[in-house]
Amino acid sequence: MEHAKQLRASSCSSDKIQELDFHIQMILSSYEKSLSILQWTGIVTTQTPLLIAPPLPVSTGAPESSISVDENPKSIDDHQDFRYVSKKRKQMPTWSEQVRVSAENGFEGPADDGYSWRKYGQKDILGAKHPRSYYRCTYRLMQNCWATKQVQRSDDDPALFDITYKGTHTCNQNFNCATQPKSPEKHKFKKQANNPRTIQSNQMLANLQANLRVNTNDLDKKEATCSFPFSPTFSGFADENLHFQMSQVGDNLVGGYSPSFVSPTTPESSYFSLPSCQMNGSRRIHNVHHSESDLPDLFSANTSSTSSPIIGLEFPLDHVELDPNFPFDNSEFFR
DNA sequence: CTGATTTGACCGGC
DNA sequence: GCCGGTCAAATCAG
Repeated sequence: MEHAKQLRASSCSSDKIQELDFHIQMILSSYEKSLSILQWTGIVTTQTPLLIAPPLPVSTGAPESSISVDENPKSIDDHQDFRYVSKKRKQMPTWSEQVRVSAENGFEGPADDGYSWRKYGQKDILGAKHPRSYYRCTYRLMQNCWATKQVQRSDDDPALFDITYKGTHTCNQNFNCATQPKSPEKHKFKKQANNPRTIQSNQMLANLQANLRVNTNDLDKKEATCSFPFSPTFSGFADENLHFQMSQVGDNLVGGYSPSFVSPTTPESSYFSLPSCQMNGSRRIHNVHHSESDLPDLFSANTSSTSSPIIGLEFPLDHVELDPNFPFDNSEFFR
């Protein structure tokens, strides 16, 4: 709408052609994203996934359960039937991490992973010394984000926490951040603003904004190139208070999968996912599994917008404010 | 007063 | 019937 308004306000002088073209492209891109969201909320496509990788957090507002491919897809109304949602949640992508916390820091639990969680239950687990805590996204109701996690202290090592994530965040953690109080969990551990990973992610975005330029100097000689500031190694992601280990899951490196990898405050930034990146200093992630039917639809949906002209780099990116919601949803962009 | 946590009850899968 | 996961009323905290 914003771009449409600007388009309407723009004059049609020849020097405005580029600006008009830019707004038109943005509008078209918005249409495509809207169509993608509609697909995710009930209409299933059967396109082949481009990547074997975790689902990318997106701000669709659609519950995770609707993303998964179902043999008999239900209508959107099914979200109102919680029991059915609960069933389908079994199909949510699930992965777990082991987080070690240094006792000298006085932390009573695993560090902030950048997301806002709300505890909704605790349960004594048979055979486990410590109870398991259940968390769901703070923005479940506001943004219909169905990500959950379970935290359980290890029996053998009290400083070790097993964290199981179910579902990916569809929320924008920046949403209403000015008025949204932080959860006590954050108060216990570390303010999100001071989270090194958050800072680094923001720096990465800043770097990207600073360095992501289209080299058009010798456009006639070669294809436009795009300088990319990311180092393939994200050792800086490890919180100094935490000792993370990285493992490989199956045949696929899972860098870019963990929510600790993506910008905590900007889930969309995972759109910059690097299919082959490595994380030397991140958490141990294991048991990555999700319903096999989840990914095809997800990626087909996500890549359905790859034809968006917005990535055509036909306009100067310098003029684009690269905020976390910038629709950089092109997995092929960084190939 | 508002939002988060606690905790017993409830539900569904096995 | 057991057990894990979730709900929701009561309680806590800022």
